Amino acid sequence: MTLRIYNTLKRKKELFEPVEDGRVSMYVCGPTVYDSCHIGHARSVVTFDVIVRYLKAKGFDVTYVRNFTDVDDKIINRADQLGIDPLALAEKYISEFYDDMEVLNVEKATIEPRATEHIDRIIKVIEMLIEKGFAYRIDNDVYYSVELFKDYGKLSGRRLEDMKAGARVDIDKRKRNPFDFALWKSSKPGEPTWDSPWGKGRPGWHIECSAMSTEYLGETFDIHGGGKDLIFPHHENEIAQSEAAFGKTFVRYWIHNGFVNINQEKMSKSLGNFIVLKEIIKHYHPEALRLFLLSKHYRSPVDFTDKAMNEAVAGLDKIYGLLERIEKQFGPVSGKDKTRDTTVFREQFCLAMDDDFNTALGIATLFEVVRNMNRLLDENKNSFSQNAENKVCLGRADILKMGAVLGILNESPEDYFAKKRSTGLAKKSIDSEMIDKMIKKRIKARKAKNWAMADQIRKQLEEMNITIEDTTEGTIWKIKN
RNA sequence: GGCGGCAUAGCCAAGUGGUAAGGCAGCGGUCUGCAAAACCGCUAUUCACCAGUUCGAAUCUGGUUGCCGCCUCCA
Repeated sequence: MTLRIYNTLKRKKELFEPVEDGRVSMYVCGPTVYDSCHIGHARSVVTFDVIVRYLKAKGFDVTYVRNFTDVDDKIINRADQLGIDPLALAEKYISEFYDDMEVLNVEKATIEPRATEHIDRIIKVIEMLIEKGFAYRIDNDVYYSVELFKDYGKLSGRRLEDMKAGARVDIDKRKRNPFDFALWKSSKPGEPTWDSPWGKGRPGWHIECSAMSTEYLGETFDIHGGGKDLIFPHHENEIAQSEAAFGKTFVRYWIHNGFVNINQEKMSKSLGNFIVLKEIIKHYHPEALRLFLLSKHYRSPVDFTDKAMNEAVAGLDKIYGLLERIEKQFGPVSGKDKTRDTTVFREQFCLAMDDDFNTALGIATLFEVVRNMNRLLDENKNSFSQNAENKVCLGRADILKMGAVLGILNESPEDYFAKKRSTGLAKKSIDSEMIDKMIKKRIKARKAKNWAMADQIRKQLEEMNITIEDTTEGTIWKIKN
């Protein structure tokens, strides 16, 4: 099975061939830690989480590096406003980031380096750039000279001449070219600072990624990812720095995820429509968010709306509903199930994922299996042949394998529905004991064939957003939404 | 001004040369005391529009229209 990846650098899908057989080295730009994670971060993080999970599922030995930018203008400004230490601010948001990732069921990266812990390496790379003539010093700052890097613009597909025309960049007369960017910035009093050959200062934004990625992954590595917005200037500058410093191809495959819109509007601070991850999680199950994000291709824009999220919830309910049905019939997943040869996973899901991580198509496969298993359960209501049981358990194994790559279906069906019930009740401040009482009363009424009373109780529950299901094993209730 | 993307059913969304996946919603049916859940069936002769290439196009080419993103910190 061959994996094809859309490479931003080539603007087309390419066969994926890692530098080293069986191993993948991958770097993704992590957050600048000056504020809480929003849904845009969530999309990026989930996209690359799934990519890593899939690469591992394919048997690759993956080294995944995701950094923290923990010193930067934005951090310093925010800390200034709050009157606290910039590094303490960074620390706070790093810890918040970890909390968010845990909730989102995002696996930890192999290495999670911070800029402030790699100042020596950063200085070393800057020195190399100065030595090779790509960087120049102005007072106590160091700049990169974009005109000297002949391939400048190859990732973003723009030329320096074109950009000059409509450029809205600040004119710093000291710079040789307006697009020259800072490698090292001298620090003002009170800012975080490190000693360097150019005096006290701190690294520019782009250099840390060149320094840290190559330190852990080598001077040429396989995959570099991030949001589309990073293509220019950040990733363009990373290429310029790294290829100038090391004289080698920096990255073989560039992967960029699309944006999240909110109700068809670009999410931005000026519009005030930022949605913080914590807020979403209050209303929706994290797995519903993942399912929503992954139901569209990672490169396309995706529109976050309550309607779309409710559809994702409905889909997730459907899958967990089936898992619950299977568990009631055949018990929880056994060790034997885990070693089953899951052909649908292997032949359909992986085929979809091999085509530039087409999760939307993969999810379609998942739902097909769900429907097929529900049908089998319906058809064999009374007596299950060994063959039918095998098929259903195989189907479940397929579903769970797909879920594992997508990072969903991580809970037991009981827990999933129990959690859903309790948060649903809490939202409306309803007491579950009262519901149990009403249901008991209704069961009695039904036994007495007092349908009028039974239906009235059901109607009352309906008004409380609770749905009754009279199954062969008894009456159960669910929160509608 | 420069660069790039997108347009598929009521909605969301896959599909990049071989005759339209999947989800949500809706309608009809099976099941049920009635429901719910689940399943079955129906819902795009057609993929923004026009022209072209081809035995064959949603898919390729040219043009038109509309929407969006980037070029400034941004996932």
